[in-house]
Amino acid sequence: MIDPGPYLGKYKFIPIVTGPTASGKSAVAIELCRKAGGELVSADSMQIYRGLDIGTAKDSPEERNEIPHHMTDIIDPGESFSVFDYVNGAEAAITDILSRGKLPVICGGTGQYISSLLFGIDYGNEDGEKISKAEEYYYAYLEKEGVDSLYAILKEEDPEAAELIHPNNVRRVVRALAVKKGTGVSFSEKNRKSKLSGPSFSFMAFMPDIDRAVLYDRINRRVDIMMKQGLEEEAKMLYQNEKAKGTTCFQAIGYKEFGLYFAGEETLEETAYKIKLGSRHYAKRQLTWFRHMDAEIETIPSDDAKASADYILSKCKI
RNA sequence: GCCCAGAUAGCUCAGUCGGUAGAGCAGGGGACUGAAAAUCCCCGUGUCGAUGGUUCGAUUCCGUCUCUGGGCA
Repeated sequence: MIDPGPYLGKYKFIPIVTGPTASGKSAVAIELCRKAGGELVSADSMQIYRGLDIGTAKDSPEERNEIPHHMTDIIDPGESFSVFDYVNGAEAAITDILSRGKLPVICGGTGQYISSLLFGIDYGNEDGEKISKAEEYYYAYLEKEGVDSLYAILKEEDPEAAELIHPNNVRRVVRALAVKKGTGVSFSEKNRKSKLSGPSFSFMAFMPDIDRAVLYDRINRRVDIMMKQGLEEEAKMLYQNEKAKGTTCFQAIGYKEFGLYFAGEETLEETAYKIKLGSRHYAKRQLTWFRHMDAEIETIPSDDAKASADYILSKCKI
C-alpha cells in the first residue's frame, strides 16, 4: 500500500504499534524488539520530556536499559518541540537503526506523529520565526476584534481552510492565517503540497483491539498505580521548575491537574479523579483518530503481547 | 412517635401558573498538517417515587403510602 522504502534486510515493513493510552501497545513493542533484536522509536508527544516518567507511563528503567529507546527523554521541560521536529528526529533514528542492521519498532499513541510518519507528511522548512510572529499578531487581533472578525479574514485569505476549520477553533484559525502571512502560501496550498513526496519508509501499523469498558477500567487502575509510584512528587518537581512554567509540558495529563491541589484548593482524591477523567477523554479522542484511519491499521489482540509480537513479525518479514 | 424538606436523565439539580420536561457533569460520535496528552464541533425520552382522587387531561393540585435528609421528642 505504501511505496517500498530503503532496504530493510529481512523485513519488508517497519512495524508501528499504536492505539489509545493503556491499551498495552508498549508491551507488544517491547516483545517485538526482544524477538527481532529491534530498537524502539517512540511516537509520544509527552515522553520526549526528561523527568516526566511516571505520569507519561514511560517504559521502566530496566526496559529502557534492555532495549534502546529513541525519541524519549530528548528535551527538558520548558523546551519547545513540534511535529516537524518529531518527524525529523524519528526518521533520523529509523535511518540510524537500519544502518546498523536492526529493526526499528515505532510505538506510541500520538496520532499526529503516527500519521505524519505513515503518510509521509512533509512539513516543509519555512521560516518558523515569521509564522510565530504572525501568530502573535493574530492573537492580538483576536483579543481586540473577536472571533467572528478573525474568522472573516480567514474566509477572505483562505476560503478552503475556512471551510474545514470551525470558527471557535481559534488555535487552528490563527495557525492557518499565520502560515499565509508568514510564508505567502496559503495553509490549504501548503497542506496539499505536503502530501506529494509520500512516506520515507514502508510502514505497517497495528493497534490492540480492546473493549472500551475494559480500557477505561485499566486507565483508572493505572492512575491509582501512578499515584502510588509517586506522581505527586514528580509533578511537584515540574511545578518548581521555573523554566517549565506555562510551557507545553503542562498540557500533559497527570501534571496539569495538580495545580489546584498544590494551591491547597483541592484534595488528592479530586486530583486523581481529574487525571482519570482526562485520560479517558484522551483515549476516546485517540480512538476517533485511529478509527478515522482504520484502513491503514490492523487490529491485534490486546491480552497477549507475545502472540501479537509473533503475528506482527510474520506480517513484516519477507 | 411528631414536624419540616426532598423524591425528575447514569450523577447533581432546574422546571412545568395542569397540555408527558431541560441544564451541568458523566457517556457517545466527529474534526485534526510546525503546542496534538493540545484545540474545537455535534448528540438529552426519562414508568417526572408508588397509589388513589379532582380534571377533557396530572410529573405539576389534593389524599394516602414508601424511601431519603434534617429537626423535635
